[in-house]
Amino acid sequence: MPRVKEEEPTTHRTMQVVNHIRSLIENGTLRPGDKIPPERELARSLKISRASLRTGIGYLAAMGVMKIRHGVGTFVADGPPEFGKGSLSLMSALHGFQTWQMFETRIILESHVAGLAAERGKEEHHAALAEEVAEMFAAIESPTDYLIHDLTFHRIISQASANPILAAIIETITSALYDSRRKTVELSIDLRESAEMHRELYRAIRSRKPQEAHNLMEQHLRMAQIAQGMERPTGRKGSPGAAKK
Amino acid sequence: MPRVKEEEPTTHRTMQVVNHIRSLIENGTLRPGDKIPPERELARSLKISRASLRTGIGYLAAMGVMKIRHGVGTFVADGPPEFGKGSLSLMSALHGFQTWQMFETRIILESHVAGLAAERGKEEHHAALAEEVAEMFAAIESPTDYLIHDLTFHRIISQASANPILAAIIETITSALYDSRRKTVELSIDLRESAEMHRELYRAIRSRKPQEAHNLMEQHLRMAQIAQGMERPTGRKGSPGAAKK
DNA sequence: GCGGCCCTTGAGGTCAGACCACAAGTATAC
DNA sequence: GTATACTTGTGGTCTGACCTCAAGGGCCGC
Repeated sequence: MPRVKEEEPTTHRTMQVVNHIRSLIENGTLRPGDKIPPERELARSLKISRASLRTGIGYLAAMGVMKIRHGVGTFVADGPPEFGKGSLSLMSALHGFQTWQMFETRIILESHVAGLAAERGKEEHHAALAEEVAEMFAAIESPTDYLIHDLTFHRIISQASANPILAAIIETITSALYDSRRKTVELSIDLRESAEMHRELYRAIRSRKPQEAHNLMEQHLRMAQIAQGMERPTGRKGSPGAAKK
Repeated sequence: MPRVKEEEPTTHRTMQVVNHIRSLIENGTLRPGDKIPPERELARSLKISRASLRTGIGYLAAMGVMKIRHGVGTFVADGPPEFGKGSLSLMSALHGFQTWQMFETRIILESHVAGLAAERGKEEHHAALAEEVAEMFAAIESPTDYLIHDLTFHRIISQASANPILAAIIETITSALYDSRRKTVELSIDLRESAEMHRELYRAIRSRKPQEAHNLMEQHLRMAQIAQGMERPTGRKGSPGAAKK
C-alpha cells in the first residue's frame, strides 16, 4: 500500500449523501419546499457518481424527507410531516399489524392531541376549526367533500397541539387507514350526527376544556371504528366496559 | 402513437421491486430474517437492471423493512419493528422537532402501553419483566449494564401490550432519544430509586391494575425527563427555567 | 497436528457514460 | 389566437466493468 490515505470515506456513499443533505437542512440552507440542485450537478460537486447520489436521494425519499418529481426536480418535503408513505402498510404485511391496532393507536394519540389542542390552541386554530365545521355542515350531502373537511379538521387539531411529532405519527396512521378504507364502501354513516360531534369537539377546544375534548375525540373515533366494523376482536363479546367509559 | 403498448409499466421500476417484495412478504414466501436472492440474480429474474433493483432495495432498507449487509447478503428485517432508523432524527432537523416533544409523545404512548400491558400481559411477560427487574437491582453499580436491562424492560412491556404498532413507534422514538442522550452525561440519576420504580411498575402490571401501571409509567418517565433537563420550555412568563437550566 | 496467513468465492458498492421518459416553456404553423 | 411541435432541463434506466467486504478453505510454518 504505497499511498497515504488521508481521505476519510465517511462510511458509505449513501450515508455521505444523507449526511450532506442533513447538514444543509440543519444549518438552514435547505428549507421545506426547496429544490435541490440537479443530480448531475450535485453528483459532481460531491465527487461521487450519479448512481450513488441517486441511492442516497432515494433513501431520503423513502423516509419522506425528500419528494422527487420526474422531469421537474427533487425537493425537500413540505406538507404535513409524515413518515414514509407506504412504510406503515409495508410493516403491516411484514409484522402482521392489524387494523384494530391502528385504530387503537390512533385513538390514543388523537384523544391526547385533542386535549393538548384545548390547552395550547391559538386563536388562528380556533378560527380554522370553526371554518371547517361550517364547511362540514355545508357538505353534508356530499360525502366526498365532507371527507376532505373532516380530514382537515383533524389535521388542524394536530397542529394546534403544538407537537409536530404526534401530528406526524397521526398523519402516517391516518393515511394508512385511509388506504384500506377507501377500498371499502363510501362511509355511509350519518354525516349530520358526525358534524354535530365535530362541532362539540370544536367548542370544547375553544373553551379550553382538555378533558372534555379528550373524551369527545375518543368517543368520536370509537364510533368511527365501529361504523367501519374494525373493532378489536375482543375475547368477550359486548365489552360494555370499554364503550361506556 | 404507432405501437401498441401491450406492456403495463406497472409504474416505476422502483415500485415494481417494492411491490414484488411486498407480495412475497404478504403471501408468506418471505419471512423476517430471510435472505433474498443475490442482486444479480434477482435483477435477471425480474427483468430489470441491477441498478434499478438496487434503488428499490435501498428504498425498502430506508423504511427499515430490509437490512443490507455488505459482502453477505440482503435480509428481511427481523428484530423489533421500527420505522427507519434515522428517519426521526432527520425529520427533527427538517421540521424542528424538539426533544421535549419526543418526551411528551413517549410519555403518552408508554403510559398507555403500560396500561394495556396490565390488561393483556401474559405469564411469559410477567416472568420476563420480573427477571429484568432483578437484573436491574443486580446492576445497580454499573450504569451501562443497568441501561441495557432498563431498555429491555420497557421493550417487554411494549410486547405485552399486544399492539406492535405502538411498540414500533415507541421503539423509534426511544432510539432517537437515546442517540441524543448518550452524547451527554452518563445518566447520573439514582439507580436504586429507578429500580424501585420499575419494580412497582412490574407489580402493577402483574396484578392487572391498568390505571396504576399507567400512572406509574407516566410518573417514571416524567422524572426521567426532568433528570435530563428536557422539560418543556413553558411559555408562561415566570419560569426562568429555560434560561437557568 | 495445529494455528495462522492468503487466496478464492460470493455478495454488495461504486463508477462511467449513453440513452430514455417526462414536464414546461417557447417557437412556429395554421 | 390557438394549437401543435421543438427544445431544454431533469429525473429514470441500462450496461458492464471494477472495487470492497466477509467467509471459508487450503497451504505453510512451527
